Amino acid sequence: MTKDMKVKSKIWIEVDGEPVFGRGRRFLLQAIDRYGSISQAAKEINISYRKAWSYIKAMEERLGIKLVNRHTGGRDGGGATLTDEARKFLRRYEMLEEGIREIVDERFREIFGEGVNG
Amino acid sequence: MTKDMKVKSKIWIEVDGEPVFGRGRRFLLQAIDRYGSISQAAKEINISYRKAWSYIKAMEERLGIKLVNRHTGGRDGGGATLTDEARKFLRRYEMLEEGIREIVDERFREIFGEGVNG
DNA sequence: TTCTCGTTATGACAGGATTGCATAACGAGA
DNA sequence: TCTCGTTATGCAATCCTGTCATAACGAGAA
Repeated sequence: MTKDMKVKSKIWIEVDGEPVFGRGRRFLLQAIDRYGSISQAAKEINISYRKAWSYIKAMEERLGIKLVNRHTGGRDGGGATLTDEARKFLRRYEMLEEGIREIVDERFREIFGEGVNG
Repeated sequence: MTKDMKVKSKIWIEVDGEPVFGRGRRFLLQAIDRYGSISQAAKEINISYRKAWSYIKAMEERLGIKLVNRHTGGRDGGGATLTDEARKFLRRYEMLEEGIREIVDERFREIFGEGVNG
């Protein structure tokens, strides 16, 4: 019998054994860049503001670099933008991720292509 | 400043969107093969018997194949051995995993080799 | 000056998932 | 019949994760 098997892959970056950056955080930073707001970005990628905030805090602490410039108050309530360091980091991470999934998928098809019992 | 960053990668197999097999379960099956006992295997890889048992149950249910032959009782209390299907599956998974990590590590070194700010 | 508004910033709590403890069942050999 | 180490499983406790509520903020409008 052949089940509907799929291979999944994931890469992330750790500092001192603690996860610091992965696909989710990448989406978050990208969304902040687009919207200029943590709150809007969180809504966009379907996580709570609380969680987005925790992510950013942890990333900045562990990487030791400032990723997001925030300001509160003002007519529009405030906002947030990416620092240059964040953009640079993001670009590199995108390069790292690129292609990995394709490699994994291809390998999986080669080996498990015919199902569990093939 | 250069932090001690590491890239981590993980691959696993899903059936119907539920995780079925990954590195931990691979270690478990390999240990069962070595020791002829779920209990010993669990001890070896530092998980509780309870957890090992849950893993096996879930794997068998989701993959739809029997992975472990168990027998209870007897002078030595019982034991467990891998089925041929389990060995075959294991071999394939090892092939799948092999090399992936190297590819990821190499890519990481190329891109982040000089540290966060490099 | 005072008020408004949407955002950032956190603490507190709830619900779910995970882990681990306790205990039963088992059966070959002494 | 008794022992022993293993498989098997319910259940309680613990740990995470996500959610809710609420404060602080400050530029511009009134």
